Amino acid sequence: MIDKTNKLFDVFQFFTSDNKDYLRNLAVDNVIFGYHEKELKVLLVHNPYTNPWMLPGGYIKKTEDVETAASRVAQQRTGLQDLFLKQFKVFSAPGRNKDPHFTPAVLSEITGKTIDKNHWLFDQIATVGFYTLVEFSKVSVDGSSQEEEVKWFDINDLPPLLHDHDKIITEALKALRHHIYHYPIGYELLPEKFTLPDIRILYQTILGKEMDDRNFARKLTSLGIIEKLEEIKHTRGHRSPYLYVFNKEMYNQALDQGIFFS
Amino acid sequence: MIDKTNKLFDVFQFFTSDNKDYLRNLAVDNVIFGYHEKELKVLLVHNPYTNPWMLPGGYIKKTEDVETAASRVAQQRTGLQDLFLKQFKVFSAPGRNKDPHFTPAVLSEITGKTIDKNHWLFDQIATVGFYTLVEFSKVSVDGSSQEEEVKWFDINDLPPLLHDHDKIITEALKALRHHIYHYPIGYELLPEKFTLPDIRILYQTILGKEMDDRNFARKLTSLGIIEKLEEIKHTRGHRSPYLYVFNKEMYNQALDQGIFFS
DNA sequence: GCAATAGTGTCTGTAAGACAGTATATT
DNA sequence: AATATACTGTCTTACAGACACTATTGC
Repeated sequence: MIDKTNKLFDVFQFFTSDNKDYLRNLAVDNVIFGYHEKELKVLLVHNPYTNPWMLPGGYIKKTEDVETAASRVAQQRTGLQDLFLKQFKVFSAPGRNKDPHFTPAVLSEITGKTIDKNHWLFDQIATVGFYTLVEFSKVSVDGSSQEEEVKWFDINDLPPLLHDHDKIITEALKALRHHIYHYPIGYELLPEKFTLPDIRILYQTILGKEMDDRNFARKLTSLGIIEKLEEIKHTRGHRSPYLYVFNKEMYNQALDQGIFFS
Repeated sequence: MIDKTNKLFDVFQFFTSDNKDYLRNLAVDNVIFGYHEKELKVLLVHNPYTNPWMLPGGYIKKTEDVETAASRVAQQRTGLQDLFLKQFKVFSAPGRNKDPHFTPAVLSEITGKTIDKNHWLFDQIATVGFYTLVEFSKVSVDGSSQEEEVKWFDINDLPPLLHDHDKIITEALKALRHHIYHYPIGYELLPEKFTLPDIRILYQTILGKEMDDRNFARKLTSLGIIEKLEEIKHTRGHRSPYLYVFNKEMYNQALDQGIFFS
């Protein structure tokens, strides 16, 4: 017997509404990549009363476009504002949002209401996939004040995921890697001042391969998108590296025109 | 007074159905590019009883994904089969499918039925944009047997278009140009045997700029994606060009790995 | 001195970009 | 001969890719 006084019931208050202000068969899901300690992370959310982890996502109001919905959802769930969210693919395989553990019968029992088997919640839903890159330290992962837990996972060590969210993450990573080969990255992921090893390891982490440090530095400096400072970041036990900053003008120009990274 | 015996009425038989087998707030639109006489064309359709030309598009069944829907729509409207349709963007601006000439009142008058102002037809609809490239000669543009007229338009000489279809075409062209810089094209657009000027002018037409004939030939042959035949295509008034074919293996490899065209 | 990491210079091969002259066909 | 288009070769320069040694810091 399910306890109707728990918070799950509140969640389903929304589910059992008619949802008429939202697009019916379309949603958004955000793959939020963060970089930390030489590892590429993905931000996932977890409703403490249901099982699989999932991407931060949600429905789209009829008065907003999908980009706005993706931003809104990201902010609601993670507190992140003004993200550069990039649309990369629509996921629409028939039955992609079917879940054998979540049926009209189960919902009826939980809510005590009669649930139509054609209820919108069990209808086919396509989702627009977005990805973004964030500086890890900007995100305060503190889900305790909300009904949902929010947590970073290593890209290579993901938990079981809801529906086809594993596939969405795989495709997002593919799109991100395509992006990195043709446009500069790092501005959203690194602190204002960073070292050459910092940015090189970031590239290596995302691309999943080693890069020659000399050729890498030459490439970025000759494009003019990073500039060396006279400052040094003090480390211990070995030589301390110089600090660099992005030249935003050249960086934006490279974003516009595209570059070629091999 | 509107004549209810005309074919427009048949079209609206569909519109006034409940449409329950289709996703409610999502559709697909195809930008079908064709190449002919050094001009880049776009295939548009026209319902003879309503005014603006529009992209071939349609609704998505709940039992199919968006790619299948786009293929189905392309085949229904144009007879084209097995197209490589590439998803490039979702268009979802609020009100994008509003049309001041097409309202519940107008529809009521035409059909003689009472039309709810919340009818799905007037609801917000997002659309997934696809583009494709086809060999012009493969398409028989013969709309006389159908209720809709189908016609090629020069990319630089488009008629007024329905909703935001002009924007969809602009974005499709942008996506196509991005594609051509990173992957080979031509296989779907040129006849089996073609000349060097043929393929160079195709590139020039899509990119909208001149390219050096010597460097262009060197690039494609050194990549191994085209091969010279001993045959000659006989022309008049000047030297006749050699014929070339694609090396499909190298072509596919270039599609997989990506190339760089400057 | 040793360990650990940062930083820099050079060579070589390849490919891009610029460019001009010869070949073929028609009138 | 004149015209129109096709075809090809060379030079220069820039960049990618490979590679090895020196510098700094702490122990």
